Amino acid sequence: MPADRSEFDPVELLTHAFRQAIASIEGAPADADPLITPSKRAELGDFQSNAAMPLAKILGRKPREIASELAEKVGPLLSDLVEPLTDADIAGPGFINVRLKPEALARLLAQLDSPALGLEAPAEPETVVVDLCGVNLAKQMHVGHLRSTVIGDALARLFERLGHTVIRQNHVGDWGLPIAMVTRTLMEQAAQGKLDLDAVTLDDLDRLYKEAKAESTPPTAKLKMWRAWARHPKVDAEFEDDVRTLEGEHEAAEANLSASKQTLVRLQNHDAEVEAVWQKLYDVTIAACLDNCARLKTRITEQDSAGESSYREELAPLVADLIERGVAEEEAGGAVVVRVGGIEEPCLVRKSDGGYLYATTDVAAIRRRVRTLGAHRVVYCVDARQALHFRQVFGAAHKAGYATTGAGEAKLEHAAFGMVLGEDRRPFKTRSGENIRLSELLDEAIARAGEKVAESSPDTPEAERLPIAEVVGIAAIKYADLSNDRIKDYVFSYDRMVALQGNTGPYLLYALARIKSIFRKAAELGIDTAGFERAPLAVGEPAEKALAMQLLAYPSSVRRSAEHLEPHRLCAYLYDLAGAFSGFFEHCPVLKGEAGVRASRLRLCALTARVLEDGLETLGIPHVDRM
RNA sequence: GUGCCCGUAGCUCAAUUGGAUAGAGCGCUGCCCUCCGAAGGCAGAGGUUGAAGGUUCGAGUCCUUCCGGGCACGCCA
Repeated sequence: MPADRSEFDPVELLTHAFRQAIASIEGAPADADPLITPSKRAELGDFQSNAAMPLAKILGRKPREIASELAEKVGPLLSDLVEPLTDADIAGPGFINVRLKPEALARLLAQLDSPALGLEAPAEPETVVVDLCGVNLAKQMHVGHLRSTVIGDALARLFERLGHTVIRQNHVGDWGLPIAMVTRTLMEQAAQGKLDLDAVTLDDLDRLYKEAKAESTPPTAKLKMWRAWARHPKVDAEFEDDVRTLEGEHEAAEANLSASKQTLVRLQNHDAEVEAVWQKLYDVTIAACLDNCARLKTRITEQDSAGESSYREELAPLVADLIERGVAEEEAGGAVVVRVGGIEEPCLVRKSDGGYLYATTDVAAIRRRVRTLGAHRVVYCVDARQALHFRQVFGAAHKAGYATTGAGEAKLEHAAFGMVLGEDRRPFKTRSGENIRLSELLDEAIARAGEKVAESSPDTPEAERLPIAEVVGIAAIKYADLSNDRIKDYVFSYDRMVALQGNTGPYLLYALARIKSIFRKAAELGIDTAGFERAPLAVGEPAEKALAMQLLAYPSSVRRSAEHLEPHRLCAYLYDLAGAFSGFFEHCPVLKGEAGVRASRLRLCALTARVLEDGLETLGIPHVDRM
């Protein structure tokens, strides 16, 4: 057991002692888990070990008898940490309840009160690549990107907080026929003087994208239907014009498509003229994306962009390598697939026309991330509908040996997330079925937060309220996204997310602001707070103890959240911490007590504030001192 | 058709991956501001965890079969 952990974390300390005690039981396996958890019910104890029941099964003995022996053996190992164990502490089938000594609790808390807050950097940091954001050229960001960006950045921050090396990768959709279509349309319109290339906006591009797609989609099915109808002589005459129009559209679409394909070929061949226009598309899109990322207070920067286009030269050699080594097979029609054990559908990496697909690019990305970037772990924060795709791609990469490092196989994980739904439980869109722009979503959240701030702090001048509203709005929208179980769909509601009560971002910010307010008040009243940072801690009141216990759980909460790739666990922790603080605030006056109590409580407040801030920053949620 | 995900209080969500009496918030019923921020706290009502079996000391959690909802299933990304 590393010394740094055992210093303050009661679960670690108890686990260590119980493990030793278990080892001294006749016939017990050396690696048995002591199963230490905090008690759900404070009246039973602070922590419990559930080790006796599984041991009883292995040893063929009665669980309560084992619990009794365990309690007896562990007692001497824990004499300075917990109250003496008696038979009364063995309950139910064989739960062992332990209660921390008050002085031990204070001691552990003092140890937690360090710059690292109990989260020391690991001796050997891992490199973690987090795939996030995933914007597409010429498209406005919308709710789908919100989750990938916010959850992805939170996961990245969780690993950073644990001391690992994190590389964010924005796998920009910047390649392929659709992009070539917009590029072509943009070139045409610029040539016709309809658009100024230097003044083009993402709105223009978004519009062009839709136009280009419509213009290049031949109405084949519709035309077939009309032609079938038109065989009847009477109908023929009547609808002749319509069929002719459709035929014309069809022809035009085919021509557009063919022109786009040529544009793609020119792009692939680094044609300077086409590439310059493509670059324009790229710059405009990425600028808008980074702007949203900045507003969302993420750590995603330009350096993190690694678009599909950056893999273009690697695809042909990659597929050749796969074929050569027998990892992939070429089918009769010329398509190339990788068959992965346990998955029915093969992974297609080359089309019969010789073109490559997004699976090819994703395999190439894994290879680069593991081999060049040195990833021990690659986490994909991508929507759940792509689950099969990633199973295929991960399988193909493993089979090809592209995920193999000197230390073994890199962990490839899909941190899948569910959809954002409207209050009607259907995908969150406008009434007309359009995607809602991410930037508008942020504007609205900030506006609603502004109303709340104005309501509750009417005395604050507007100039001060605006930056507060910005932070509260962003915190609200991010917390709403992060606090739900990632895999599930969730219902988006402005009213609920900016609410100041309940499990919301603003509630956490409020708790923090209240703590800060105590220190402001102390200064205002001229109360001497000098030296409270190292004051002896006294944890006597139940509310104080509840807060202390919650604070001690911080490091394990962060670790668990990262381990499971589930930010909502840390959210729940922080919400409970804010609740524990509110209880403390209500029942334990800080500034009114005598000097000793006051210093101890001030220290508790300061520690709570630091844990709250640290937790919020670990999730990427901005906060304010006053709201 | 096959596969994956989800189903928990009226509503929105948790439940430390198999632990004791399934917890919060909103809404509802009561209290608590001469008191550090009431954006708060305390108490109450509200549940056959979609259904039925199974596994075991113990199941919201695991296995099987259904029911209901969502999504995905090679030449788009």
